[in-house]
Amino acid sequence: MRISAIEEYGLRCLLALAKQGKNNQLSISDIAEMEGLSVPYASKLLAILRRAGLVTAERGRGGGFSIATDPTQINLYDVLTALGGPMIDPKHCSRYAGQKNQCVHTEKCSIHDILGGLAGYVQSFLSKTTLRDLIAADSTGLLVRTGTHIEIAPTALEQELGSQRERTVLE
Amino acid sequence: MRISAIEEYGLRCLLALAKQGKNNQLSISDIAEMEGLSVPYASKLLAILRRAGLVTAERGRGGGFSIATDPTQINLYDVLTALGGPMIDPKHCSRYAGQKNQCVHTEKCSIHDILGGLAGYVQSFLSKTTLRDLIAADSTGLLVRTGTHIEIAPTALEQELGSQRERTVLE
DNA sequence: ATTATAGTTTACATTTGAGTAAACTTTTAG
DNA sequence: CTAAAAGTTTACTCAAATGTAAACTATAAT
Repeated sequence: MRISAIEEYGLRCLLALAKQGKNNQLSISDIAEMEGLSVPYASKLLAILRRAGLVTAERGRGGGFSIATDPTQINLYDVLTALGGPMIDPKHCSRYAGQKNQCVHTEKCSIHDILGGLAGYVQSFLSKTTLRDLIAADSTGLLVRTGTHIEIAPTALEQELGSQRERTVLE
Repeated sequence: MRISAIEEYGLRCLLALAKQGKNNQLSISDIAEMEGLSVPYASKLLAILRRAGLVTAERGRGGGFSIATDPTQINLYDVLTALGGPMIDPKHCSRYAGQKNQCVHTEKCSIHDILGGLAGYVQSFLSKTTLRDLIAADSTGLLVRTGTHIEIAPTALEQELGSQRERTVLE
Protein backbone atom coordinates (compact mmCIF):
# COMPACT_ATOMS: atom_id res chain seq x y z
CA MET A 1 0.00 0.00 0.00
CA ARG A 2 2.08 2.83 -1.27
CA ILE A 3 1.66 6.30 -2.71
CA SER A 4 2.18 6.02 -6.46
CA ALA A 5 4.59 8.24 -8.34
CA ILE A 6 1.77 9.88 -10.26
CA GLU A 7 -0.05 10.73 -7.02
CA GLU A 8 3.08 12.14 -5.44
CA TYR A 9 4.26 14.25 -8.37
CA GLY A 10 0.79 15.22 -9.52
CA LEU A 11 -0.02 16.59 -6.08
CA ARG A 12 3.20 18.61 -6.12
CA CYS A 13 2.35 20.17 -9.46
CA LEU A 14 -1.13 21.02 -8.30
CA LEU A 15 0.16 22.54 -5.10
CA ALA A 16 2.58 24.71 -7.07
CA LEU A 17 -0.35 26.04 -9.09
CA ALA A 18 -2.47 26.55 -5.99
CA LYS A 19 0.27 28.72 -4.50
CA GLN A 20 0.14 30.96 -7.56
CA GLY A 21 -3.50 31.73 -7.03
CA LYS A 22 -6.35 31.49 -9.45
CA ASN A 23 -5.31 34.48 -11.56
CA ASN A 24 -1.72 33.49 -12.19
CA GLN A 25 -0.57 30.97 -14.74
CA LEU A 26 2.40 28.68 -14.97
CA SER A 27 3.50 27.00 -18.17
CA ILE A 28 4.37 23.33 -18.33
CA SER A 29 8.04 24.17 -18.56
CA ASP A 30 7.75 26.46 -15.54
CA ILE A 31 6.25 23.65 -13.49
CA ALA A 32 8.66 21.03 -14.81
CA GLU A 33 11.55 23.29 -13.83
CA MET A 34 10.14 24.04 -10.39
CA GLU A 35 9.43 20.41 -9.55
CA GLY A 36 12.47 18.83 -11.15
CA LEU A 37 10.45 16.85 -13.68
CA SER A 38 10.86 16.39 -17.42
CA VAL A 39 8.58 18.54 -19.54
CA PRO A 40 6.80 15.55 -21.15
CA TYR A 41 6.14 14.00 -17.76
CA ALA A 42 4.85 17.19 -16.21
CA SER A 43 2.70 17.51 -19.31
CA LYS A 44 1.16 14.12 -18.68
CA LEU A 45 0.43 14.89 -15.03
CA LEU A 46 -1.15 18.23 -15.82
CA ALA A 47 -3.35 16.65 -18.49
CA ILE A 48 -4.72 14.30 -15.84
CA LEU A 49 -5.33 17.19 -13.46
CA ARG A 50 -7.05 19.15 -16.20
CA ARG A 51 -9.37 16.29 -17.18
CA ALA A 52 -10.29 15.97 -13.52
CA GLY A 53 -11.25 19.65 -13.50
CA LEU A 54 -8.67 20.59 -10.89
CA VAL A 55 -6.75 22.95 -13.15
CA THR A 56 -7.62 24.96 -16.22
CA ALA A 57 -5.43 25.34 -19.28
CA GLU A 58 -5.05 28.11 -21.79
CA ARG A 59 -3.44 27.28 -25.07
CA GLY A 60 -1.29 29.35 -27.32
CA ARG A 61 1.24 32.03 -26.67
CA GLY A 62 0.96 33.41 -23.19
CA GLY A 63 -1.06 30.41 -22.12
CA GLY A 64 -0.46 28.05 -19.24
CA PHE A 65 -2.17 26.37 -16.34
CA SER A 66 -3.87 27.79 -13.32
CA ILE A 67 -5.71 26.30 -10.38
CA ALA A 68 -9.37 25.79 -11.21
CA THR A 69 -10.90 26.90 -7.95
CA ASP A 70 -10.09 28.21 -4.51
CA PRO A 71 -7.60 26.00 -2.62
CA THR A 72 -10.04 25.73 0.28
CA GLN A 73 -12.39 23.91 -2.07
CA ILE A 74 -9.92 21.22 -3.14
CA ASN A 75 -9.29 18.38 -0.71
CA LEU A 76 -6.62 15.72 -0.89
CA TYR A 77 -9.01 12.84 -1.32
CA ASP A 78 -10.31 14.27 -4.57
CA VAL A 79 -6.80 15.01 -5.78
CA LEU A 80 -5.35 11.59 -5.02
CA THR A 81 -8.40 9.82 -6.41
CA ALA A 82 -8.13 11.82 -9.63
CA LEU A 83 -4.46 10.95 -9.96
CA GLY A 84 -4.38 7.35 -8.77
CA GLY A 85 -7.92 6.06 -8.77
CA PRO A 86 -9.80 4.84 -5.72
CA MET A 87 -8.01 2.89 -3.01
CA ILE A 88 -10.43 0.01 -3.43
CA ASP A 89 -12.00 0.00 -6.84
CA PRO A 90 -15.31 -1.68 -7.67
CA LYS A 91 -13.40 -4.43 -9.45
CA HIS A 92 -11.38 -5.33 -6.37
CA CYS A 93 -13.01 -8.73 -5.92
CA SER A 94 -12.58 -9.81 -9.53
CA ARG A 95 -9.14 -8.21 -9.71
CA TYR A 96 -7.92 -10.40 -6.87
CA ALA A 97 -9.75 -13.58 -7.74
CA GLY A 98 -6.64 -15.75 -7.99
CA GLN A 99 -6.96 -18.53 -10.53
CA LYS A 100 -10.69 -18.89 -10.20
CA ASN A 101 -13.26 -16.90 -12.13
CA GLN A 102 -14.66 -15.63 -8.91
CA CYS A 103 -12.98 -14.78 -5.62
CA VAL A 104 -13.22 -17.76 -3.26
CA HIS A 105 -14.30 -15.42 -0.46
CA THR A 106 -17.59 -14.15 -1.81
CA GLU A 107 -19.71 -15.54 1.03
CA LYS A 108 -18.02 -14.20 4.12
CA CYS A 109 -15.14 -11.85 3.66
CA SER A 110 -13.93 -10.00 6.71
CA ILE A 111 -10.83 -8.89 4.85
CA HIS A 112 -12.76 -6.84 2.36
CA ASP A 113 -14.95 -5.50 5.11
CA ILE A 114 -11.96 -4.30 7.04
CA LEU A 115 -10.13 -2.96 4.01
CA GLY A 116 -13.29 -1.17 2.99
CA GLY A 117 -13.43 0.31 6.46
CA LEU A 118 -9.83 1.39 6.13
CA ALA A 119 -10.55 3.04 2.80
CA GLY A 120 -13.36 5.01 4.43
CA TYR A 121 -11.09 5.96 7.26
CA VAL A 122 -8.42 7.19 4.85
CA GLN A 123 -11.01 9.08 2.85
CA SER A 124 -12.22 10.82 5.96
CA PHE A 125 -8.67 11.88 6.80
CA LEU A 126 -7.85 13.10 3.33
CA SER A 127 -11.15 14.88 2.80
CA LYS A 128 -10.47 17.10 5.77
CA THR A 129 -7.21 18.38 4.37
CA THR A 130 -7.32 20.98 1.61
CA LEU A 131 -4.68 22.53 -0.56
CA ARG A 132 -5.10 25.63 1.56
CA ASP A 133 -3.83 23.64 4.55
CA LEU A 134 -0.76 22.52 2.64
CA ILE A 135 0.01 26.05 1.55
CA ALA A 136 -0.37 27.34 5.08
CA ALA A 137 1.78 24.55 6.50
CA ASP A 138 4.54 25.32 4.01
CA SER A 139 4.55 29.03 4.75
CA THR A 140 4.20 28.89 8.52
CA GLY A 141 6.16 25.69 9.08
CA LEU A 142 4.07 24.55 12.00
CA LEU A 143 4.38 20.87 11.14
CA VAL A 144 7.41 18.92 12.25
CA ARG A 145 9.84 17.69 9.65
CA THR A 146 13.44 16.59 9.30
CA GLY A 147 15.89 16.70 6.42
CA THR A 148 15.24 13.28 4.96
CA HIS A 149 12.52 11.74 7.07
CA ILE A 150 8.89 12.56 7.58
CA GLU A 151 7.64 13.34 11.01
CA ILE A 152 4.24 14.68 11.77
CA ALA A 153 3.68 16.35 15.13
CA PRO A 154 2.84 13.63 17.68
CA THR A 155 -0.40 15.34 18.64
CA ALA A 156 -1.65 15.05 15.08
CA LEU A 157 -0.79 11.38 14.94
CA GLU A 158 -2.61 10.19 18.02
CA GLN A 159 -5.82 12.13 17.94
CA GLU A 160 -8.72 11.89 15.63
CA LEU A 161 -9.04 15.63 15.23
CA GLY A 162 -5.36 16.29 14.77
CA SER A 163 -5.56 17.68 11.29
CA GLN A 164 -8.56 19.80 12.16
CA ARG A 165 -6.76 21.41 15.09
CA GLU A 166 -3.86 22.25 12.86
CA ARG A 167 -6.12 23.83 10.36
CA THR A 168 -7.67 25.91 13.07
CA VAL A 169 -4.26 27.12 14.15
CA LEU A 170 -3.12 27.90 10.67
CA GLU A 171 -6.13 29.80 9.45
CA MET B 1 -2.56 4.20 -3.17
CA ARG B 2 -3.76 0.67 -3.54
CA ILE B 3 -3.54 -2.66 -1.78
CA SER B 4 -0.97 -4.77 -3.62
CA ALA B 5 -1.69 -8.30 -4.77
CA ILE B 6 0.87 -9.73 -2.39
CA GLU B 7 -0.72 -7.92 0.55
CA GLU B 8 -4.18 -9.10 -0.41
CA TYR B 9 -3.36 -12.75 -1.07
CA GLY B 10 -0.77 -13.01 1.68
CA LEU B 11 -3.28 -11.81 4.24
CA ARG B 12 -5.79 -14.38 3.01
CA CYS B 13 -3.29 -17.22 3.39
CA LEU B 14 -2.37 -16.06 6.87
CA LEU B 15 -6.00 -15.79 7.89
CA ALA B 16 -6.62 -19.33 6.67
CA LEU B 17 -3.82 -20.55 8.92
CA ALA B 18 -5.04 -18.46 11.84
CA LYS B 19 -8.43 -20.12 11.56
CA GLN B 20 -6.78 -23.53 11.92
CA GLY B 21 -5.29 -22.61 15.26
CA LYS B 22 -1.74 -22.88 16.42
CA ASN B 23 -1.69 -26.68 16.66
CA ASN B 24 -3.00 -27.46 13.19
CA GLN B 25 -1.00 -27.41 10.02
CA LEU B 26 -1.84 -26.77 6.42
CA SER B 27 0.44 -27.71 3.54
CA ILE B 28 1.18 -25.32 0.71
CA SER B 29 -1.08 -27.28 -1.60
CA ASP B 30 -3.87 -27.19 0.99
CA ILE B 31 -3.63 -23.42 1.16
CA ALA B 32 -3.25 -22.98 -2.59
CA GLU B 33 -6.38 -25.06 -3.09
CA MET B 34 -8.37 -23.19 -0.44
CA GLU B 35 -7.43 -19.74 -1.72
CA GLY B 36 -7.55 -20.45 -5.44
CA LEU B 37 -3.85 -19.76 -5.95
CA SER B 38 -1.16 -21.70 -7.77
CA VAL B 39 1.10 -23.79 -5.58
CA PRO B 40 4.28 -21.88 -6.53
CA TYR B 41 2.62 -18.55 -5.81
CA ALA B 42 1.23 -19.64 -2.47
CA SER B 43 4.70 -20.95 -1.74
CA LYS B 44 6.19 -17.55 -2.38
CA LEU B 45 3.69 -15.79 -0.15
CA LEU B 46 4.15 -18.24 2.70
CA ALA B 47 7.91 -17.87 2.51
CA ILE B 48 7.47 -14.13 3.06
CA LEU B 49 5.16 -14.74 5.99
CA ARG B 50 7.59 -17.24 7.47
CA ARG B 51 10.58 -14.88 7.20
CA ALA B 52 8.49 -12.26 8.95
CA GLY B 53 7.90 -14.69 11.79
CA LEU B 54 4.15 -14.75 11.32
CA VAL B 55 3.95 -18.45 10.50
CA THR B 56 6.14 -21.43 11.27
CA ALA B 57 7.01 -24.16 8.80
CA GLU B 58 7.85 -27.80 9.29
CA ARG B 59 9.59 -29.59 6.49
CA GLY B 60 9.39 -33.14 5.37
CA ARG B 61 6.59 -35.60 5.18
CA GLY B 62 3.70 -34.59 7.38
CA GLY B 63 5.01 -31.04 7.55
CA GLY B 64 3.21 -27.82 6.75
CA PHE B 65 2.57 -24.32 8.00
CA SER B 66 0.88 -23.12 11.12
CA ILE B 67 0.22 -19.71 12.61
CA ALA B 68 3.16 -18.62 14.74
CA THR B 69 1.26 -17.09 17.63
CA ASP B 70 -2.19 -16.39 18.96
CA PRO B 71 -4.37 -14.46 16.48
CA THR B 72 -5.02 -11.81 19.13
CA GLN B 73 -1.31 -11.02 19.01
CA ILE B 74 -1.13 -10.42 15.27
CA ASN B 75 -2.40 -7.09 13.99
CA LEU B 76 -3.02 -6.04 10.42
CA TYR B 77 -0.38 -3.35 10.37
CA ASP B 78 2.36 -5.87 11.04
CA VAL B 79 0.96 -8.26 8.45
CA LEU B 80 0.63 -5.71 5.67
CA THR B 81 4.00 -4.18 6.42
CA ALA B 82 5.61 -7.61 6.28
CA LEU B 83 3.98 -8.32 2.94
CA GLY B 84 4.17 -4.97 1.21
CA GLY B 85 6.66 -2.86 3.11
CA PRO B 86 5.89 0.40 4.87
CA MET B 87 3.44 2.86 3.34
CA ILE B 88 6.09 5.55 3.36
CA ASP B 89 9.56 4.10 3.40
CA PRO B 90 12.65 5.96 4.61
CA LYS B 91 13.77 6.36 1.02
CA HIS B 92 10.57 8.16 0.02
CA CYS B 93 12.26 11.49 -0.54
CA SER B 94 15.03 10.09 -2.72
CA ARG B 95 12.63 7.71 -4.45
CA TYR B 96 10.50 10.59 -5.60
CA ALA B 97 13.23 13.06 -6.39
CA GLY B 98 12.28 13.55 -10.04
CA GLN B 99 15.26 14.25 -12.27
CA LYS B 100 17.33 15.89 -9.58
CA ASN B 101 19.63 14.09 -7.19
CA GLN B 102 17.66 15.44 -4.30
CA CYS B 103 13.98 16.18 -3.96
CA VAL B 104 13.32 19.84 -4.66
CA HIS B 105 11.13 20.05 -1.56
CA THR B 106 13.66 19.36 1.15
CA GLU B 107 13.25 22.71 2.87
CA LYS B 108 9.52 22.98 3.44
CA CYS B 109 7.41 20.04 2.50
CA SER B 110 3.85 20.02 3.70
CA ILE B 111 3.05 17.12 1.39
CA HIS B 112 5.38 14.75 3.16
CA ASP B 113 4.19 16.02 6.50
CA ILE B 114 0.61 15.28 5.60
CA LEU B 115 1.36 11.95 3.96
CA GLY B 116 3.39 11.01 7.00
CA GLY B 117 0.42 11.93 9.13
CA LEU B 118 -1.80 9.81 6.94
CA ALA B 119 0.58 6.87 7.30
CA GLY B 120 0.40 7.20 11.07
CA TYR B 121 -3.34 7.40 10.89
CA VAL B 122 -3.53 4.24 8.80
CA GLN B 123 -1.11 2.49 11.12
CA SER B 124 -3.27 3.36 14.09
CA PHE B 125 -6.31 1.91 12.35
CA LEU B 126 -4.60 -1.28 11.25
CA SER B 127 -2.83 -1.85 14.55
CA LYS B 128 -6.14 -2.03 16.35
CA THR B 129 -7.43 -4.84 14.19
CA THR B 130 -6.10 -8.34 14.83
CA LEU B 131 -6.53 -11.61 13.01
CA ARG B 132 -8.85 -12.58 15.83
CA ASP B 133 -11.19 -9.78 14.77
CA LEU B 134 -11.20 -11.02 11.19
CA ILE B 135 -11.98 -14.57 12.28
CA ALA B 136 -14.78 -13.39 14.52
CA ALA B 137 -16.22 -11.16 11.81
CA ASP B 138 -16.23 -14.06 9.35
CA SER B 139 -17.95 -16.42 11.74
CA THR B 140 -20.50 -14.05 13.22
CA GLY B 141 -21.07 -11.94 10.11
CA LEU B 142 -21.60 -8.74 12.02
CA LEU B 143 -20.01 -6.56 9.40
CA VAL B 144 -22.04 -5.43 6.44
CA ARG B 145 -21.12 -6.74 3.04
CA THR B 146 -22.64 -7.24 -0.39
CA GLY B 147 -21.94 -9.72 -3.15
CA THR B 148 -19.43 -7.75 -5.15
CA HIS B 149 -18.94 -4.53 -3.27
CA ILE B 150 -17.45 -3.74 0.10
CA GLU B 151 -19.54 -2.00 2.66
CA ILE B 152 -18.55 -1.55 6.25
CA ALA B 153 -21.29 -0.76 8.75
CA PRO B 154 -21.91 3.01 8.65
CA THR B 155 -21.26 3.33 12.37
CA ALA B 156 -17.78 1.94 11.91
CA LEU B 157 -17.04 4.33 9.08
CA GLU B 158 -17.91 7.58 10.76
CA GLN B 159 -16.55 7.11 14.21
CA GLU B 160 -13.00 6.91 15.34
CA LEU B 161 -13.66 4.01 17.67
CA GLY B 162 -15.77 2.05 15.24
CA SER B 163 -13.47 -0.93 14.98
CA GLN B 164 -12.96 -1.03 18.73
CA ARG B 165 -16.67 -1.15 19.38
CA GLU B 166 -17.00 -4.01 16.96
CA ARG B 167 -14.24 -5.88 18.69
CA THR B 168 -15.97 -5.39 21.99
CA VAL B 169 -19.15 -6.85 20.57
CA LEU B 170 -17.43 -9.79 19.01
CA GLU B 171 -15.28 -10.86 21.89
C1' DA C 1 -0.29 35.20 -42.89
C1' DT C 2 3.58 33.56 -40.47
C1' DT C 3 5.92 32.09 -36.71
C1' DA C 4 6.86 31.09 -32.10
C1' DT C 5 4.66 29.62 -27.96
C1' DA C 6 2.10 26.45 -25.45
C1' DG C 7 -1.17 22.72 -24.41
C1' DT C 8 -2.92 17.84 -26.33
C1' DT C 9 -2.66 13.29 -27.81
C1' DT C 10 -0.90 8.92 -29.10
C1' DA C 11 2.52 5.72 -29.30
C1' DC C 12 6.68 3.85 -27.54
C1' DA C 13 10.52 2.34 -24.30
C1' DT C 14 11.83 1.20 -19.74
C1' DT C 15 11.35 -0.35 -15.29
C1' DT C 16 9.00 -2.66 -11.61
C1' DG C 17 5.97 -5.94 -9.68
C1' DA C 18 3.18 -10.25 -10.39
C1' DG C 19 3.23 -14.86 -11.15
C1' DT C 20 5.65 -19.32 -12.90
C1' DA C 21 9.17 -22.96 -13.30
C1' DA C 22 12.43 -25.84 -11.79
C1' DA C 23 16.11 -27.48 -9.07
C1' DC C 24 17.27 -28.08 -4.09
C1' DT C 25 17.06 -29.41 0.87
C1' DT C 26 14.83 -31.50 4.79
C1' DT C 27 12.11 -34.98 7.03
C1' DT C 28 9.65 -39.20 7.76
C1' DA C 29 7.38 -43.65 6.41
C1' DG C 30 8.45 -48.13 5.06
C1' DC D 1 18.52 -46.67 2.96
C1' DT D 2 15.43 -45.18 -0.17
C1' DA D 3 11.61 -42.85 -1.87
C1' DA D 4 7.93 -39.80 -1.35
C1' DA D 5 6.23 -35.65 0.76
C1' DA D 6 6.85 -31.04 1.78
C1' DG D 7 9.17 -26.57 2.41
C1' DT D 8 13.16 -23.38 0.22
C1' DT D 9 15.53 -20.87 -3.11
C1' DT D 10 16.81 -18.87 -7.41
C1' DA D 11 15.94 -17.65 -11.86
C1' DC D 12 12.83 -16.57 -15.35
C1' DT D 13 8.55 -14.79 -17.99
C1' DC D 14 4.78 -11.78 -18.41
C1' DA D 15 1.98 -7.79 -17.40
C1' DA D 16 1.38 -3.28 -15.58
C1' DA D 17 3.09 1.14 -14.23
C1' DT D 18 6.48 4.65 -15.14
C1' DG D 19 8.54 7.85 -17.91
C1' DT D 20 9.84 9.50 -22.83
C1' DA D 21 9.31 10.94 -27.72
C1' DA D 22 7.20 12.99 -31.24
C1' DA D 23 3.60 14.64 -34.01
C1' DC D 24 -0.56 17.57 -33.54
C1' DT D 25 -3.71 21.55 -32.49
C1' DA D 26 -4.66 26.11 -30.77
C1' DT D 27 -3.50 30.96 -29.79
C1' DA D 28 -1.32 35.41 -30.00
C1' DA D 29 2.41 38.63 -31.36
C1' DT D 30 4.38 40.62 -35.29
